[in-house]
Order: sequence, then C-alpha cells, then structure tokens
Amino acid sequence: MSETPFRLSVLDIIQSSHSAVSVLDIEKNLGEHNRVTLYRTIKTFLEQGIIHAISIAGDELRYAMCEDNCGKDSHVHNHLHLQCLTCESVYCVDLPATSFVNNSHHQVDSFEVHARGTCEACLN
Amino acid sequence: MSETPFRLSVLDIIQSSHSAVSVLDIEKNLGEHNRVTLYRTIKTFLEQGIIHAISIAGDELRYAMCEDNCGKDSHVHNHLHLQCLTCESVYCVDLPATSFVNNSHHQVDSFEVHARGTCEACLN
DNA sequence: CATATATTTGCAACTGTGATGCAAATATAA
DNA sequence: TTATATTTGCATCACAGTTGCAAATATATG
Ligand SMILES: [Mn+2]
Ligand SMILES: [Mn+2]
Ligand SMILES: [Zn+2]
Ligand SMILES: [Zn+2]
Repeated sequence: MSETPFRLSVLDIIQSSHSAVSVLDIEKNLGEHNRVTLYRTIKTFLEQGIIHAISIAGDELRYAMCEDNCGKDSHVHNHLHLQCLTCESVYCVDLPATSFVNNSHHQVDSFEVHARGTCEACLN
Repeated sequence: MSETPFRLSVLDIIQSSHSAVSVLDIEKNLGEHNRVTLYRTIKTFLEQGIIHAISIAGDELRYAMCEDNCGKDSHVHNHLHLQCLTCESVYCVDLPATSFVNNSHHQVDSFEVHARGTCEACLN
C-alpha cells in the first residue's frame, strides 16, 4: 500500500476529527477530488485495519481510526459507539469493564450491542 | 394503519423467522409482489414500533420483531445482536444484567455497543 | 540514474437500494 | 351505500457504491 498524497490527506481528515466521520464529512474537507478514489481509499483503509466503520441504522456509515493493535488481520475494538442525541455526533469511547456503558463523562440513555461469535445452533 | 393482506404476509415472514431477516429474505418468501410496497411496509412497521432494524457494517440491513412494549413512540431494546461467525445469522438475545455479553447458549468473540445518549460536550 | 514492474488514479458506465408523484384500487367510517 | 382516508402499482428518479480499463504515478532493480 503506497502512501500517496491523496491517501495522506484522507487519513489526516479522519485522524483530526474528534468524532466519527461520514464520506460527506471527508468530502467537505477535501479539495477537488474523485469520488471513486475516495471510496477505494476508504476500502483500503478498512482492509488494512487503519480505520473501522460504524454502522447505525437509519444513519450514514461513519469511520473512525482503529486502535494501534489493529492491522490487516486483527480488528477488534470492543468499545462504545456513543451517538449523542443532541449533536448527533458519534464517538468511540473506551469501555473499562467496571463501568459498563456509563461513565462520568457521558450519559447513556439506550444502547444495543453488536456481537460476533457463534450461535447456539452452530455450537452444536 | 390498515391490516392489509400484503402487510400481514410480510409480518408473518418476519415473525416466523428465528433470526433477523433482510429485504431479500422477505422477498424470497413473498410471492409476486411490488418492491416499492415492501419498502413502504417496512418503513411503516419501523415507525409503528412493530419491527426494529439491525445495522451491521458491511452487511445488509436486517429486521426483527420488536418487544411487546415497543410502540409508535417508545422503541427501546437494549439487547444483544449476535451475528454468528459460522452461519452469518443475526439473532436478538436478551441481556440479563448479570451475564453481560456471554451466556450459556452462545459464545461471543467480539462485540461493540451502539449507544444513544448525551456526549461530554453536550452535557456542559 | 534509468528502466521495468506494480500500484493507484480518473473516467465512463453500471448496479442496487430506496424514495417520490400520481392515479387506481382498496379499506374504513358515516 | 356512499364518502373519505389509506394503500398499492407504476413510472421515474436520486444516490451510494462498484467495475473495467487505460493513463499516471510510485516502487523496485540493475
Ligand atoms: Mn469505534
Ligand atoms: Mn434486536
Ligand atoms: Zn453531543
Ligand atoms: Zn450460527
């Protein structure tokens, strides 16, 4: 994977946002560009474990930086994706096992958990 | 909202599936039908709190029945959406506070939490 | 450095999902 | 039964994202 100027500017936009960004958010911060290249860049970043996608029903896909330990193969986050009911922003929040979804910083009203694993049927 | 034959058959398909269904899953079980009507039916069911959408990044949207306490206004689930790594099915699983993501039935390898609430910035 | 090879980019065209306006059909209310 | 409200089908559109291919750019090798 080459570190081209285009890729570096996309990466910079994602990195410098404090909340998860949509394709449109990225485009607003890019100069003139080719949309196809952007989609391909995002796909590459996802495959390389550089960014992860955050999918919230009825809302655009958003992207955020991965943890340092993410790579081409391992891609585990296990953290909270908090969408603010006021500003609609989506943040990644670390999940210390002790405080499950709430901590002193934010306030959680409702949540759902997306898990990957093996279902009852497939365990047998 | 009228209980038309078309709506009843869509509802029956969703209800009788033990895992969450995609639009394509529904279509495969419907006879000849109009695609627009199906999309409008799904939208109506979502608005009425009859079904809820499950959005998993890189995967089609799926739908599953809501809890009895869901309605036009309240739409809270707070349960686990488990996607099986083997069969790819997505199940809704109740979350007794004690066992957080694991229980004796399924095995969770990784998860993420989608939460709605108020972020640090907006709380101040 | 020069050249060969691999990767990325831009363009054009396409696909699939879902939305919209409107008229006909159907359901509910009076 | 008739009037009113809701739903459906059809045609058309909007938009996100994909694909094939050729030109441009980056990396590797001598
Ligand atoms: Mn995250
Ligand atoms: Mn569910
Ligand atoms: Zn906020
Ligand atoms: Zn399974």
